[in-house]
Parts: sequence; structure tokens; C-alpha cells
Amino acid sequence: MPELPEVETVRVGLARWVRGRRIARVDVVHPRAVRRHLAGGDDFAAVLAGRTVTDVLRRGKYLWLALDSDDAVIGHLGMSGQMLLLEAAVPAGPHLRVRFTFSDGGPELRFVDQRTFGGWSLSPGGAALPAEIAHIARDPFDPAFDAEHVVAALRRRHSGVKRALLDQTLISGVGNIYADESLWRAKLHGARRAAELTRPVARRLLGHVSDVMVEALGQGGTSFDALYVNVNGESGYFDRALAVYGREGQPCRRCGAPLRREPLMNRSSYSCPRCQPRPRRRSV
DNA sequence: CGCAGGCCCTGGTAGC
DNA sequence: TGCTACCAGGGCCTGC
Repeated sequence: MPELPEVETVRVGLARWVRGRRIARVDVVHPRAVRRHLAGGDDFAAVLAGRTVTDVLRRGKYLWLALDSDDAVIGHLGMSGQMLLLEAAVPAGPHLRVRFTFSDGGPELRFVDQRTFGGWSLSPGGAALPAEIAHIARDPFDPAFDAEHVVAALRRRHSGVKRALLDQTLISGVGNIYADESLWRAKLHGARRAAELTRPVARRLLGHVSDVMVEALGQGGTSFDALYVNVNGESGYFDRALAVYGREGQPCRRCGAPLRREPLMNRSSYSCPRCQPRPRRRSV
């Protein structure tokens, strides 16, 4: 489940391996992978052929290949997407969705995605920042990330604080895993109403969000199964450092109480019943 | 407008 | 053994 640290790891890998190369051919193996490109897979491939990748950029969980035509190819890993760089001779796996081959004959870029939540689309003129993702807020790795602005926006939200953290138009890059980890560090239950957080508490929470993702980036990303693999095909291993996510029934590392799992927004949330008491008035 | 919830999708696993 | 039900969840979409 790639979140900001994992996507940044992929971006760095793509920049290293794809920047400056000319796309010779694109094969859309599964149409769902380009469902956002309404003109279809053939058109997607035709537009990209002959273009050179000038840079690989990212905002939140979206990344894009900037092209010499000033257009962009936006990519999202979804739940299970992988970017693999492989020699052409390596046989295709069962979940290959899109294949990019390059005119230099070097390694292909293969987008592999079991659950098909991820995909690609074209953004005309979007090399600097695709209009399609301009509504996505800056993420904590962005030099222009304005924490005080996010604190103020967070404190105007009437929804639960976890829902607010997962809202990519408020702060981007945070997913279910790092939201839970951040809330545990901040000793806050995710159903606490965001608007009820004091300014210092909101600041502290955002500090934890940033810390936990910076730490994950340093570890090379999170992996729970073989689904997340970085661009060179190596699994991340940050899972060993997770304090709450996936640890139902195991002792809280702070107080020893058995961690709980409960549904929130129709997905699992992990927290400590003692460190993160449920609010009387719950917001989701 | 803000907010909440449903849906998409596949493979692994639990349960019968 | 083979079937069904359920779970994982990011982001888009709809409806209130």
C-alpha cells in the first residue's frame, strides 16, 4: 500500500532510470490501467511514442513523467502498483498492465498492478504540474509545504481527524497506515473531531505525520507482502518499525495495553485503547 | 458548500 | 475438496 514514502522511493528510482530516455513504444496490456485517458489505450500509446522523458516529479501519491513536448504522463500506484525496470528478455508476469520500451534498447519500464486501482493518464501541457492533480495539496516532503496553513485548515474541519488526514486536498501523501501511526504518536483517536484540536495539538500531530513518513523514507518504504516493490525490484522493510498498524491484540509499545482494531470510514483503524481513548462525541 | 458513504478491483484466506 | 464470504484501501463519485 504505497503512501508518500513509497511513492517518493519509486520517483527517485524512476528519475534515475528513465529520465533523459526516449520512449519508443508503449503497450497497454490492460485497458483499465489507462481508464482516465478517455481516448483509449491506442491513443495513449500513439501520443507517447517518440517522446523523451525530461524529469520525474511527484505530488503526494501522484507522480508524473514530464515530457519534451511539455505534456506529462500522470501515474498512480493505487493499492498494488509496482514500477519495474527489466530487460526485455524477462518474461511478463500475470499482472503486467503497461509496458514502456525505450529507443536505447535499455531496460523496459513495466507497470505491474494486481488490483488495478492504479493507472496512467496523459496531461496535455502538464509537465510542470498537471492540471488534473492541481487540487492535490502539497505533501510534507514538498519544500513549499506550509504546516501552519495545514494546521489552520485542519482546525476548520468538522469531520474526524483521521478522515481529515486522509483528505488529499488538505494534506497529501498520508494513507491509512501512516495516519494510524501518526495518531498513535500524538495519542489521539481518529474519531476526534478535527475542529476540536487545539493549535498546539494539531501542530504536534502534523509533526508526527512528517516524522513518521521521513523515517519510512529512510527505511526504503513499507512492505507487508510482495505487492510493494521499489523501482529496482527490492521490497521495502519499514513494517518492522510500525507501532500500531496491523498489530491488533499485541501490546502497545508505550503502555502495554493490547492494541485494538476498529472500523472507521469502512476500513481498519489500529490504535491503543488506553493511549488513544475514544472521544465521547465521535466524528468520522 | 462540507461531509459521509459506496464503489471499483483481485488474490489470499477463513469457514463450512 | 471446492465453494462462498470477506478483507485489504486510494480516490472518484454521488447524494444529503
